[in-house]
Order: sequence, then structure tokens, then C-alpha cells
Amino acid sequence: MKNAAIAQVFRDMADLLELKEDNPFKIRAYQRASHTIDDLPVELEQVMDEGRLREIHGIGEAIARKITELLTTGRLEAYEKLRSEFPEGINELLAVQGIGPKTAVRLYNELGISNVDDLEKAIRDGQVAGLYRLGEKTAENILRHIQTLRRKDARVPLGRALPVAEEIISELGSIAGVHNLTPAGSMRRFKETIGDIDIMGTADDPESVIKAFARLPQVEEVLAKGATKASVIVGDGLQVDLRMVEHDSYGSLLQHFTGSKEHNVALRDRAVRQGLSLSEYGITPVRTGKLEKFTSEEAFYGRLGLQYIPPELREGRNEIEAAEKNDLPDLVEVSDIKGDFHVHTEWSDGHDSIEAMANAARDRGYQYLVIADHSAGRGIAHGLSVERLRQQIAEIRALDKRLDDIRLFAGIEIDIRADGTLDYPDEVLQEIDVVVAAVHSAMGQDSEKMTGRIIRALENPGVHILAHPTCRLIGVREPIDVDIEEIFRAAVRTNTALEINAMPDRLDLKDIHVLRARELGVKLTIGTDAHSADSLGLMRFGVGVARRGWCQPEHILNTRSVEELGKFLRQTHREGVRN
DNA sequence: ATGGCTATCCATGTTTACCAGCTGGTAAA
Repeated sequence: MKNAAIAQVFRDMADLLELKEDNPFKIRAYQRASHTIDDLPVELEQVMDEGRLREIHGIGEAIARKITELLTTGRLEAYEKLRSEFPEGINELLAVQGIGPKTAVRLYNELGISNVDDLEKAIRDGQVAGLYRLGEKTAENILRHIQTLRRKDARVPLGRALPVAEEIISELGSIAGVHNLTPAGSMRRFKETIGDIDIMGTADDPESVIKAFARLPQVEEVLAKGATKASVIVGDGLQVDLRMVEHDSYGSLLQHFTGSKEHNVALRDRAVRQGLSLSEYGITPVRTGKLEKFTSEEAFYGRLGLQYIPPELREGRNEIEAAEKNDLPDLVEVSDIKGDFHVHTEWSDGHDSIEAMANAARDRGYQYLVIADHSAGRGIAHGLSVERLRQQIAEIRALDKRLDDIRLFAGIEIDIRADGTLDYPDEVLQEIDVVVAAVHSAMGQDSEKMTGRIIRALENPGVHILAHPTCRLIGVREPIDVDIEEIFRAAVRTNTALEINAMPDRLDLKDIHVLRARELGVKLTIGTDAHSADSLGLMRFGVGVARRGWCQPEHILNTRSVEELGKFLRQTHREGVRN
């Protein structure tokens, strides 16, 4: 049993215990254990074999025993007993935003509702709004959240799919005579969500690679298997297609299967006007009728008289016209990134110390790191009171002095309250190097209120960056209702940067926002929002969004050196206000 | 249920906002 599955069991148990109104500290213990297991860098099976389960903080006698039972029998008696006390599907109700344990239990007890379908029906029939302390507005809210949940399609976030593809590629890559293994499709274009994983490659003996692929340990089901192509379902329900192709036409095949469809259609239209016919196997001039093959995409695009178009740009957004004029952007790369603008530490809800984060940043070759823990308003995240903030600043300063190979900035991720005021008084902001403001509450405000609220925060001279501007969580929470164009204009006017949050379930701003923001001259930062040292590696997802938004290094503040950055920080409006 | 110090014990995340009913329960972050 994998860690993720075990963590899920404890998460479910915590939910069920909450429905039972069991000891809240016990519930919290399960939640903590679940969270810890999710973030564990090693498999619990190995830890158990070494007899070291109890050494993990938050795992004591009882939970260690439960983990052992799960790992050895694949089942957990206590879990099954708990589940039998509630109807199947009650967890489904808890997954709907706006429904907590109290409401879930009441819906079941008073209306017999135990799944989302019944709930939707009951709301439409007006049964829910009639219950004590549940009115029209609440019912309407819940209905909206149900619709969000329904709209979430089968696509999975890139951040979950990419590691799966990379693991497979690394496993198959060790086979002799295998070359060019790469993800194609939307994954290669770094789209924020992925349908199926499509992997391509060439090999001296394609069939042996296909066979090895179908036998990989993570494969749960083989849907189809031929000499050059196979489709399988892997562990977490993802479909993976492997396609082994001819080396001679690898370039045009990769191009074809990378898409997007819109890009390829536009490319084909243009080629037709040049008297060329495109197929996945190559280019055929109508005049000669002879197929020309391409081993590389560069040669393929070159034959069409086009500059090489990076996959992230292949979305049918004028990239072909730009390539024609040799006018494609020189896209920002991960290697251009010199620092991270948004990380958490154990001072709020992060797992690692300031020093551990600093070391990880230095190991990535960064010049600087902005520590931006939560402000007091985010109580659940153990947000910093002004007093603790000052202690943390002192510690950051001391550490910064001690570490001579990385520059640490004292930052904060400060709450923007419902009225647009910030979580600390203005004079406290002056003590902080980098103020990152963000909305974390009252997300249901209408556009006028929300836009005004955020602009008020942007206009605060102490604020440098607006984090995750639309607050969306892919497949979980819709973006806030906000006039994003107004936000962009306010950001330019106030010289405030907007963040591209690199967390795979956020990617916020998203690609088309970045495209527009860049056009308007908005300064952009990429922040990983890392809650552990490992998560600094999420930077590549943020860079992917920036690339899809046609950003060059100069559009992204993270590419600036520490000297230039200091200049930006001093240059912002806060200086103007002091004068 | 866990972990730490006072141990066969005791403390353990908090603030903000919304909504239903006119102060406080509930949920989200």
C-alpha cells in the first residue's frame, strides 16, 4: 500500500470521527498524521520494515499499529467499523464546499440525504432552504459548489501527471537501443491539466519496449498492446499511451502528436497555400508528390519557412505569424531564475526551517529567497502576530548575515481583508523587505466589491506583490469574481507585481492572464508557495505558465540579480510615500 | 491520539466572514 492511500484512510477516518463529534484532539491527530504521511519522502513500508514508524513526529502507538495493519493486511478493522456507522457517500457531501460535518449530519438525519445527487435534488425541491439555520442563500451557495464539483472534468493537473510520465520515461530509458523518449500532447505544451499521457520514442526493437512498458509495476491494466503502440492504466487511474515510431519521421510525428489541434490546423492551412501537404509522416509538395521526412521538429518547421516554435506556444495564438517574421519571443527558462519570491517555513504552516529553505534555494543555484509566511489572519496556518513577525525578521537577518552565498529577504504573505485593508498596520509593513498580499477569505464577494478590495490593497504603498490573484484551485474552487483587466491596470499604475503561483493546483495567474498582463506591462514574479524544501522544485510549473504567456526573462522579476532586485524593492511606491 | 514534562498527567490551531435570526453557529482559510 502506498503512502497516498494510507494518508487517505486517515483523512477519511478524521472526517468520520468529526461527524461523530468524537474527541477533537483525536480528530486532529488523524489529520496531522494524514498530512505528515502525504509529505513523507520515503514509503511507509520501508519505515515499518526498519521498525521506525514511531520515530515519525505525529505517529504514536495507535497510529503506528494501524499503519502496520494496513501494510500487512491491506485493510483496517477500525476504519471499516467506522465506515459502517455512516451511509456510503457521506464523505461525498463533505467534499462539497459549504458543507461541514454539522450540516452533513443534519442533511442525513433530517432529510435522509447521503450523496450529492440527492442533495442537489433536495435543494431544487426547496427542502434544504426550509431547515432551521439553513436559508435560501446557503442552499444556493451549496448548489453552486455542487456545480463546480460537477464541472471538474476527467483531466488531472499537470503537476500530478508529469511525475508519472517522468518515472515511466526513466524506467524505459534504461532499455538498450531506446531513444528520444518524450511526453507529447498537452503535457509537452505544459498545459495546466492533462487528459491522457502520451509518450513517444524511437527504438531499435520497438516491440521489446512496448512489452517492457506493459510490464511496468505501476501498470494496473493493459487496454491495448500492439507492436509499436500500447495503452495502459497506471496506479492512480491515469491512462498512458506509448507510441514507438520510425526514426526517419520522428520530427514530424512528434510535432503532430504535440499539437495543439488549433496549431496544427493553422499550420496545415498555411502549408496548403504554399502547395505543401502535411501529415504526421512528413511534408509532401503537391507538385512532386514525394514525401519528405524529418528527424527533428526544427527541420520540419524550417522546411515550412518558420522559426522553431516551442511547444508552449503552439496554441493557435498567432505563433505561426510570429515565427514567419522570425519574431518569436526568447522564452524564459528555469535556468534564468535567480530566486523564489514566495516560500513558507515552520514559522507558519511550512514544514522546514528558514535555514533548510535557504540551503535548498542555494542548492538550486539561487541568489536570493523571500521568506513569506502567513500573517495573523490565517490563524489555522499559525500566522505570525506582529510580535512573532519581528522575531522572525530578526532570525532572517541573523541567518542572512551568516550565510554568505544566498541573500534572504524578510517577506510576508499578508491577508487582504474583506474591506481591502491589510492584516498589519502600515507602519509594520515598513519593517518588511517584500510584502506579498493575498486574498484568503470572503471569496464569494461580487466583482465590484472584490475588485475594489484588491485595488485598495495594491494602492497600499507597502505592498510589492499580489499573490495568486484569482485564488482558483484547479478542479476544486472557481476563481474569485474579479475584473482582472482592472487589476492589471491598477498593478501597472501602482508598480505592484503580480504573482504566477507555481503550485500545480493553482497556476494563478494562468497562461492567458499572463499573456494579457505582459502586454499591459505588468511586472510578474513566480513564486512556488513552497511549504517544504522539496517544493522549491515546483518552479518549473510556474516557468511553464510564463512561457505559455510568451514571457521573456525581462518580464519576470525572478530573473533579476539580487542587486537589480534591491533596486526594484526600493523603487516601488513605498519610497515615493516616504518622500 | 500524541508528545512533553508537571507523568499513570495534561495541553493540544485561530481568525474572519457569512448567514439566519437578531447573537451566535458554522465553515473556510
